[in-house]
Amino acid sequence: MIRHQIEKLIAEAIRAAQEAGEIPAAGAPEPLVERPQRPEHGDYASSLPLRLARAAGMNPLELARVIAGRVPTGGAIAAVDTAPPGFINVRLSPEWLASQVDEIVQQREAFGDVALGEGKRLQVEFVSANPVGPIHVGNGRGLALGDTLARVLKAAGFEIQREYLVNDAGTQTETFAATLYARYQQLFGREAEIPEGGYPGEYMIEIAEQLKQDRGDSLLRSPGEPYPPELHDLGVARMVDGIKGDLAAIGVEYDNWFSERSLYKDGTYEKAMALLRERGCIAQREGAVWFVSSSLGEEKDNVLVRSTGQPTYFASDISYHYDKFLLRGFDRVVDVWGADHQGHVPRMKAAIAALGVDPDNLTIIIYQLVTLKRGAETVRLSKRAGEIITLREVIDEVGADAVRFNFVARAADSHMDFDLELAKRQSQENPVYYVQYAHARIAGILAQASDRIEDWSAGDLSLLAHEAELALIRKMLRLPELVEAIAISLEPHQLPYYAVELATAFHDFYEKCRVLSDDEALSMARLKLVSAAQLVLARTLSLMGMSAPERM
RNA sequence: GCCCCCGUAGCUCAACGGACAGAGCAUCUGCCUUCUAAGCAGAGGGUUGCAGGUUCGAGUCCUGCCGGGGGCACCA
Repeated sequence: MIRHQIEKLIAEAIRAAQEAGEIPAAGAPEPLVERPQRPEHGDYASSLPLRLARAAGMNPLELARVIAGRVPTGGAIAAVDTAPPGFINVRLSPEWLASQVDEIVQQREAFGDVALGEGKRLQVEFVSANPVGPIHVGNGRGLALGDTLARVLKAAGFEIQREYLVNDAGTQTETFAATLYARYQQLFGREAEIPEGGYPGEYMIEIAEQLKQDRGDSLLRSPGEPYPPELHDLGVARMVDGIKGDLAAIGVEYDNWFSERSLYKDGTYEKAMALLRERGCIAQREGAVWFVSSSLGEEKDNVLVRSTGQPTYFASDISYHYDKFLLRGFDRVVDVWGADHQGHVPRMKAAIAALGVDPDNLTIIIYQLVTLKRGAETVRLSKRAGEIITLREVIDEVGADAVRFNFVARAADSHMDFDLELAKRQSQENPVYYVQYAHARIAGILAQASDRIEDWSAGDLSLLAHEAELALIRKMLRLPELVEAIAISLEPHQLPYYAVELATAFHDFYEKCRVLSDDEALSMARLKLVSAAQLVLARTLSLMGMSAPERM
């Protein structure tokens, strides 16, 4: 990656200048180079002299000149300049830029990949909504974040597993089952009330009807008796199928569906608790079992097992992470949680550490909750209250690509408003179409070209010298840098912004440079360029899980 | 009360401690006999919530205040 090469050259220039005694020895802070906002500042810039000036006891501009003078030009680098108050500006050579089109065309779908993960096994767990209702709009954010992260991390060289934790062991699915049983009984003409805190949604009736179809009245018990355990399991299985369908509608596929209950069945829970006990992190008090996180710097202790003998969600989650790290041996785990779980983060980290796992190997991404609006009115989301706005409904209205684009475009810690009316109204004016249109336009050009020119692989790239052509190439070359940056920061919202910039660069080129013309040599060079642009657009879209249409 | 997050253009949001704070939507003005006008060119629109501080340099870091969201259970 050219960026790394430039960083290396600057680091070497500093070292050489220090050895020559031109500047005093001092450590160089990272990062070495950045992308300047203004094109006149070159392709890469370094503000290192400004930060080094004090320690070196030198004028920053003078320092910049000394360092810049030791960076060799030629090849990829056309010029290394300095600018007040102490910047070093590096400019890439147009010839080199043009030649990179071949690199992209050769790498094809692999362009954008970077070797960062080194095949380390990394799990991304996201959504994991309780299987008591369909996926709603609010979950869309975690979904877009998690899936996009998984895609980017894979491109960055990690071995990725997407996991969904099915909470099938808690009180929520019991209430769910009780509700389902009530609906089921109603289908046989029995008087049955939905329990307190149950789920009044229509979908429960549908599941009950399916059960009746498949099982007839075999799940019915004498009046007053509780529902059979089988009904719980069948209901949850149905719900999980429904959730899988919701997720498929937006193009998300998990590698693993992990049953919370399996932790209790196969002894994982016991093993995790035994390990905590061994480490002296457990106390018995007031009839309950506590995790003594206060001794680990936490504000207070937390209950693991209630006085009723029921383990808490916290205990369950500890054994779940015990399973991830110690049993399945993931090198890193990324959990994507909504802000309503934010308070759970420090104690989870403490618990991980108590299990002997480096807490840095667990990254918990907290995304702020989505405020759903219908115009000026705020819509309250609740599975228990009447109104649920399902993700499916929004996808049907706005389209899966636009939904994904909108959710992933917001930084996780920004509080976002999702206006249903606006989303529908803007679905035709959505930036996602702007990006896809660029891809479709290229497909149109390539289709026409194939009538006239059979093979443009011999196109002479040195003919690409127009500003718009070079600007497009510059944008394309940023993709690997972006993949690397996102794999480190875990902030995928950069991707949609990049996609728009890339499309802008193409549309601008399209206005200024005609691809198919009488000049056959130039046509061939430009066909190569747009083929490359199409590859990069498609890759960018695919990193966000969006389609790249050939025609619009 | 304590903890976490946010406050940037009319709206929705970007901005790796760096150079003149940027996009989309909305508003206004132009551009289709030539590869897709779902496009392009241009205009207006900002005291980055307020007040201090650190720094060569602050939307970004620190302190206080104001406003909003979330959390502080033997819920998940």
